[in-house]
Amino acid sequence: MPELPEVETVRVGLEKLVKGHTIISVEVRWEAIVGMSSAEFDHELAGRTIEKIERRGKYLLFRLSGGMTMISHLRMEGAYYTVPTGTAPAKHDEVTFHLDDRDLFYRDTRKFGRMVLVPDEKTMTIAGLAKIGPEPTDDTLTLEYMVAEFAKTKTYIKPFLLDQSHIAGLGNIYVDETLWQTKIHPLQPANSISKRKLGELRRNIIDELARATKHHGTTVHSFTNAFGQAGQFQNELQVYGRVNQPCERCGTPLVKIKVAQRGTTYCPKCQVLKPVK
DNA sequence: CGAGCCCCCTGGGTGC
DNA sequence: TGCACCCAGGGGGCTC
Repeated sequence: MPELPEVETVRVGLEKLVKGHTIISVEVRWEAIVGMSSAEFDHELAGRTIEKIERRGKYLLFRLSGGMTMISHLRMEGAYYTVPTGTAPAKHDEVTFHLDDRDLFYRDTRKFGRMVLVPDEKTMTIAGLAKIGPEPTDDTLTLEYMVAEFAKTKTYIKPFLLDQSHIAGLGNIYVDETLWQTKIHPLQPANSISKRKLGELRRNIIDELARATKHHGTTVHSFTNAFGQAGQFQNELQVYGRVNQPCERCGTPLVKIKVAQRGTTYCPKCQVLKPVK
């Protein structure tokens, strides 16, 4: 599932392949993805040039000529890839962007992904982006912010970190990984974590996402970046997908539970629930 | 207003 | 072999 490192990998690939190219026409075969008819979507986009592709959290921002932005969220399995002009779409290729020199396909097996068109200046007003938290980098995610933000609620740390309004870009995989690294139990209330521990968590989140991005992200299930460059970070994961396997720190078999409807893998010995004062 | 739950989807895996 | 069922899960939107 694309989280920040995977989306960034897609962004870099798109910049190489479609930046500077013009959209001739568009066909949509599953209209819920774009929220309008195929004809309307085509009408809005035909003739515009893709000036650059930016990213905020897990959102891709296609900056188009004429002051329009196409916001694209891949959700679970969305993927972009380019093919020679006129290539027939396969079963789950739901959107075709006919560009001036090739076609850009959007594939989405489970049809969860969404594309939204807005004037550039309205980009940060759409649901999801309006309340998005800081990017997990040294400059943008400060310890002072984390201390204040985490103190606001006793929500379990796991769903707290999955909520993009607190910190942008984390998903199920990297939350499990960074909680394991920091030795925090997934059910620990956010406001019960010490400043020292938050400092460690911050360091691990920033470093883990940077490291995963460097490896072109994690390839699980059907996700690939579709640019002939599958991510390699799945080989680096220490808890996700490793239920019943020994903890790499202490050897205890990893346990899997449900937290807020999400599969959650952790080490019952390293990640102990601390009493709340 | 925050927390919890449902829903959107399909393919892969499992049990009978 | 086939069928019914469950699970994977980001995030919008709903209810309480």
